[in-house]
Amino acid sequence: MTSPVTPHDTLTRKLADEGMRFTRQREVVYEAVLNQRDHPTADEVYARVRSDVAGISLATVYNTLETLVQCNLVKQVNFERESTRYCPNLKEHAHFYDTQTGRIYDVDLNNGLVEQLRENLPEGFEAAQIEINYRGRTA
Amino acid sequence: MTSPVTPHDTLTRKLADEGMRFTRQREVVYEAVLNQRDHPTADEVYARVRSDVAGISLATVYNTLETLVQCNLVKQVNFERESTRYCPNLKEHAHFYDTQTGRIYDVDLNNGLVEQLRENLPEGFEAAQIEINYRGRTA
DNA sequence: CTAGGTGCAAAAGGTTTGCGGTTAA
DNA sequence: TTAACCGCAAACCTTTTGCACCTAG
Repeated sequence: MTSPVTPHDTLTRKLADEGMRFTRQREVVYEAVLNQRDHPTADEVYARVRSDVAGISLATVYNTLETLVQCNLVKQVNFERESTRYCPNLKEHAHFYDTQTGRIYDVDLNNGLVEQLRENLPEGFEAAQIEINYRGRTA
Repeated sequence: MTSPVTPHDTLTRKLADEGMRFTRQREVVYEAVLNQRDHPTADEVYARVRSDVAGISLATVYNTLETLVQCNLVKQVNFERESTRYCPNLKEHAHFYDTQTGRIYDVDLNNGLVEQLRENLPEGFEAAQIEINYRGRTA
């Protein structure tokens, strides 16, 4: 039987791919985003990991999150000019911002929707990424 | 024959609707966004209007742009955490960010696309706005 | 051993605000 | 006349950076 691929393994491998080292800080920050998939800000991640790594600094959290983005382990999510949030969902998906609570939800995209959006572009425009952000309220 | 509705008229009326005054600063800032529809930042607007209103301040430009947003004369456009840009196109449309030049283009939306995006939402999610941002390059 | 990573504090950018003087209505 | 507005400078908030020390490989 094959053993499951742990976040630890994934992290180590992706870091190595980029010629970067495995550190405790990176492990803990990655898990903070991965375990609670609630799109935390850097500040929120900082609050979560302070108990795990005594003395970790906010700057390190910012730098580490940036590292995880480079390694394609998390993605940045921005709404207006609010603090950047971090999302470990790597599938193509949209975000829904609940204007009542400030919470952000992942929204799967129906078949063909992304293709239709791409076809919507005029001649000569080639989109590498398409970002879809809903804002509204939940029942 | 009816005379055309000038930006001046529109501005005066929309300001009055909100109980706000017409001022030279507001007129000039509005025209700076309206005439060159290139999604300027506050800084860029500031650069444009300094020759029109001697002594206008950057803070006033920021405050004025915020006023125009409240009056529904322009909309804010954000890409990542770059400076907020201002768009006088009030029709529902998407934005294309050219990663080569940093320029932003308005993109009209095909019939039914917005409806499909709205239908894509799960039960209980009610979107007030849907934002579509393309990033890529132009031929 | 040593290139890369971390913590700290300071700096950088973008935007907002408090206040005294000015102005549209 | 007077509430709203403006210019200025200082404050604010998020994020980045320089540097001395530390550590994974």
